[in-house]
Amino acid sequence: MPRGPTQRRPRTRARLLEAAFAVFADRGFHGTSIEDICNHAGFTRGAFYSNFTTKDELFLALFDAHTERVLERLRAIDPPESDGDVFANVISAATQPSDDERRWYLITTEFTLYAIRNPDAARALAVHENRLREAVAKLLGDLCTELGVEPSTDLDDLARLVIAVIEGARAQSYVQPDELPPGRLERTFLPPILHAFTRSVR
Amino acid sequence: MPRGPTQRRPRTRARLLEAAFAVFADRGFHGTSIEDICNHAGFTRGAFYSNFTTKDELFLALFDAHTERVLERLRAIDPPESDGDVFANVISAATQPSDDERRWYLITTEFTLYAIRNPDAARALAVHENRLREAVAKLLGDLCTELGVEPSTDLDDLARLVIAVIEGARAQSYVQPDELPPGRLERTFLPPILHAFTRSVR
DNA sequence: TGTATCCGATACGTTCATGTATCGGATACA
DNA sequence: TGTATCCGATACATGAACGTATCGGATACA
Repeated sequence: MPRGPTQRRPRTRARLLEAAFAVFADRGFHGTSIEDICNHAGFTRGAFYSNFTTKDELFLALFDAHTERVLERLRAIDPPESDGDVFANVISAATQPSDDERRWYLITTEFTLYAIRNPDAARALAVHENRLREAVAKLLGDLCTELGVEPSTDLDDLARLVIAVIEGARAQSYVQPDELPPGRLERTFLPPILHAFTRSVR
Repeated sequence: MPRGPTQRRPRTRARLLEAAFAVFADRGFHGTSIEDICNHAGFTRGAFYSNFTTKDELFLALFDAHTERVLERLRAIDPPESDGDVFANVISAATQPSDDERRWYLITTEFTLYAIRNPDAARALAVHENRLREAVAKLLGDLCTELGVEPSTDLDDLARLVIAVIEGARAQSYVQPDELPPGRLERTFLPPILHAFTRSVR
């Protein structure tokens, strides 16, 4: 009579994922061995092979969990009815630097490289990216409505631009944090850019 | 009586660098073994250890050579006195997609990740990035002069923005080449952005 | 052409990561 | 509480990559 998974199983799985997050961020995907992950989680490799078949699979699972959380957070942002520049406020909130962000930047960028080289991974990543971009586009649309303006360009493209600026700026900030504090470029340029690509509804 | 390096030495060094470029682009830095590089170059590992002490050193040398070439190419661009949108023309020329660009994107992005984790590499990368940005800023300045306008914001920051957009757009293009052909986002947005951040000299 | 030097090839030994097979304590359920 | 199942720990075998020490053909120069 089969008995199914026990309660500790999902917990060790979660601990392995947490550990993988930390170690991948520290040493990179190829730079970390399965044993590194297990050590950091307080397990031996037996635990890993009991829960995953390959390091790639774990990486995928980790990335999946992350994008879900990012999406939730993004969709939770309400267009504020506050005073001041609504674009600037949201951009400012979305680019608050944090150590967690930094680590995720390292991991997702590595995943991007991995995907560019691997068609299967590219398809998976594309799905996530599209959902993310859709959420950004929706948010931008809502902000426009709030401001009483309309985008003068394709909203999807505008979302692509915003994402490109944020990612590109991060790369520069993380290499030269002193010369370009994380978030500065985005906060300087994104609000005026967004204003430049919208016009008031007549 | 010491006799100094022979003529073949620089050639094998060059062949090793070429091979490293190809193989790094294919499998990534950590993903390629020293032997992979040597095989691809038609040598054994003996040749490698005779010319470099570590894979990192070779990586550095490769990256150095690349940025020198990029700088040359960038500085060779003259502000054209042609008709039409000067910004658009230069952006269009600078974002011509090529397989070589793609490979370099993979390698420099990986180097960026490496640098974010490694202070020494970060300093080295910062030097290259600064020189590159300086060249971009100078080019932008020249284009402004040609157009009879002046930047309404710090030229260095504007160069950072341009670089961020280009890099960020590439990431998206290489993951989804069908949905976002390489160069499209840059050509759509960079010219109007540059116009938005300049004003005619009165 | 002779010969000292250079430099890539070869042949080790070592370390590290991997995957599997098996063990034994923990866990769920009667 | 007894016991069948689960699951992480342990032990082992294998292969890959590394670094070094040494060899011998190529190369430069008299």
